[in-house]
Order: sequence, then structure tokens, then C-alpha cells
Amino acid sequence: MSDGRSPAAVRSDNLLFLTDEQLRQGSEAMFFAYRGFTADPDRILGDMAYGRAHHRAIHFIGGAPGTTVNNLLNILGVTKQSLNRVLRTLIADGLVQSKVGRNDKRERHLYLTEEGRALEQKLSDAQRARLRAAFREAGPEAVAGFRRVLEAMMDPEMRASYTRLRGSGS
Amino acid sequence: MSDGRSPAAVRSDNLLFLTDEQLRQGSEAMFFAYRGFTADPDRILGDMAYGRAHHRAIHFIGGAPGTTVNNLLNILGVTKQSLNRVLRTLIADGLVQSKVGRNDKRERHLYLTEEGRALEQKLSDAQRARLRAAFREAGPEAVAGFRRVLEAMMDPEMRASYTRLRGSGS
DNA sequence: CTTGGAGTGTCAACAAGGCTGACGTACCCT
DNA sequence: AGGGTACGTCAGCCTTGTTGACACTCCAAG
Repeated sequence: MSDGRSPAAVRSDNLLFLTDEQLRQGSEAMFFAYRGFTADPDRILGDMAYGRAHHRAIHFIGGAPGTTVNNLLNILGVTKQSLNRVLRTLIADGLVQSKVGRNDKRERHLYLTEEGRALEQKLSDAQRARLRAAFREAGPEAVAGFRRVLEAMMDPEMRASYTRLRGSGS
Repeated sequence: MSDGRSPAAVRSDNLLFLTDEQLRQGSEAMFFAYRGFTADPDRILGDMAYGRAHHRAIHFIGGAPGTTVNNLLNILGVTKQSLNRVLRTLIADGLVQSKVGRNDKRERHLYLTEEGRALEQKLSDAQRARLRAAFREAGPEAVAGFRRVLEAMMDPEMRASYTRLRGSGS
């Protein structure tokens, strides 16, 4: 039920001495940190007609120009209807360009326009500033540990996406 | 270690060699890891009539029995209307009990019922299992670094909430 | 006692962003 | 020619966030 009452529970974790309380603190750290992590871009987007979903799309298109819709779908883990709604507005507003594939004409390859790149820059600058400050404050070894834990926390398929297996244009 | 292409960019961060690419990877690690982090409870809640908001409420009430509505509001960072909608269903369903404060009768102190505690247990067990596995895989030093970075990433007020300043009963 | 303000509950309306289901179109491949 | 793939889209539903407005209870100050 709770921390340290049962010697057996502690013993079962004797390698790392992970009490429930420590794990609880880990959960809450994730919650609060993620809030901080998204706070800056959210504030910027709040002033415009866009939301976090647009940010994600712009981010991953910017990071893998020429990626296909299907590819993005897998990375973001949403339905095509959800993604399409976001993509439609971004394309209509001229932030994203969609090109029919050369090899396979069913596919659409996505690129940021100049305007899209500008917004991506603005958003990621805000987010990177916080991340940079946090990394500096915590120190290099802490950053390495941070990365190791986060990686271990992902679903395996996501770990693959994360490890630079991003799809590229045909 | 550093894949610095632009000497100027590297030099500007010479203390830690933080390239934009490293920060980008940090962002994506947060994104994918948070997805993994919430995946298990979300799956459980999806079968019931509850969502992530209910999980959060139950979690923080369970961790600080007797907390007031206002307290919870500050921790969760949502409007009272949003929280109230969630709380109302939890109270109606008998998972949460709301008691009028002794000293200040305007306040409501929130507690989990037996049933509520059971659900909290079920949800946090799933989440803790993933966290535990990740912590084990990454090792103790990595966990310490993980905590340090997350803490540095929070907003200052949230850091206060996180550091066990949770409100308690009247 | 009156009054102001804090803490809370609640109604109404709305928006973002998830979801499912269904359908159409264009295309690739066998 | 037909089946499966990639994509777009319409329609509808849900959760969860938002504002704004209003009422009630109660504490504390005047």
C-alpha cells in the first residue's frame, strides 16, 4: 500500500532500493516537468489559432522534411483524421507544403515552407531555452542519465522512431 | 561526443557542448517518454468512463489526503470548473469523499474512499511497473540525473509543490 | 450587524483535439 | 481486373480544457 512498511517489498527491489515513494516522486517529477516543458510553446501558440497538435506536426516535419503522412501518423500516434485536421489548416495557412510522391503517387511528402520554418524556429527556440537552462543547471552526467531513463521509459516502437529512424523523402 | 558542425554554435555553449541537435533529441525524448509514461494508465482508464484528468485527481488526493480543492487546483493547474467536473463524477461514483473543513467550513477536504484507493492502486501499479523497469535498466546514477534534470525543467512554483509541500488536513 | 471577500459549487457555452465509422479516390502490384 | 495501400474527408461523439456569470456559505474587519 505504501512505503517501507513491508520489508519484503523493499527486499524485492534491493538492487536499487526503489520504494513506492521514490517511484511516486518520479511520476510527479514527470508530470510537473512535462508541464514546464510544454508551457512556453503553448503560451506562444495560445495567441495564434494553433495548439499543441500543430506544434508537434511542425516539429516532426521540420526534423524530417519529406516525411509522408503515414510516417507522421506512426510517430505521433494519432488517427489520420486527427492529423489531417491539423495538417489541413497548416497547409491552408501556407506553413506546410504537401507534394505528391515521385515513386509512389499515393504518398504525400510534407515540407515546411519558409513561413513554417519561421514558426518552428520560434517555438523550438522557446522550448530549447528552457531545456538548455535545465541541462546546464543539472550538469552533463545528469543529462546523460536523464536521456537513459527516458529512453528506457518509451514503448519499444517509439524508441525506434526516437533513434533517428525518421522516414525521409523518396 | 559533440557532433558540432557550427563552431560558433558549439562555442556559445562551450560549458556543456549543447548543440541544437542535442536539444532537439532531448525534446523528442520527453515527448516519447511521456507517451510511454501515460500509456498504461490511459489503457486502463479507457475501459472505464474515466480519463487522464480523473487519474491525476485520484493520484494527488491519494498522495495528500485531506487536501483542499483550492490546493488541488494549484497543483493541477486547471480551472475550478474543469476540476469540479472531474471531482463531481468521482464523488458521485463513491471514489472520493469530500468533507467540510473543521477550522474553515468553506473548505472541502478530499479523501479517497476504499474504492478510490483501489483504483489509485491499480493505476499507479501499472505506471510504477514501467517506471521501475526504466529505473532498473538505466541504473541509479542515471535516475539521479533524471531527477535533477526534471526538477530543473519545472516552473519554480511547481518545483515547490513537487518538493513535498503538499497541503494536508485542517 | 453589516459588508467584503474567500472558498466553493454550478450552469451555460464553446474550442481543441482525441476517437470511430464510413466512403471515395487514386494508385501500386499481382 | 481486382485487392490492398495511402490519403482525404464527412459526420458524430467524448474528454478536457477555457470564460463568464451567479449563488451560497462562511470568516473577519469595521
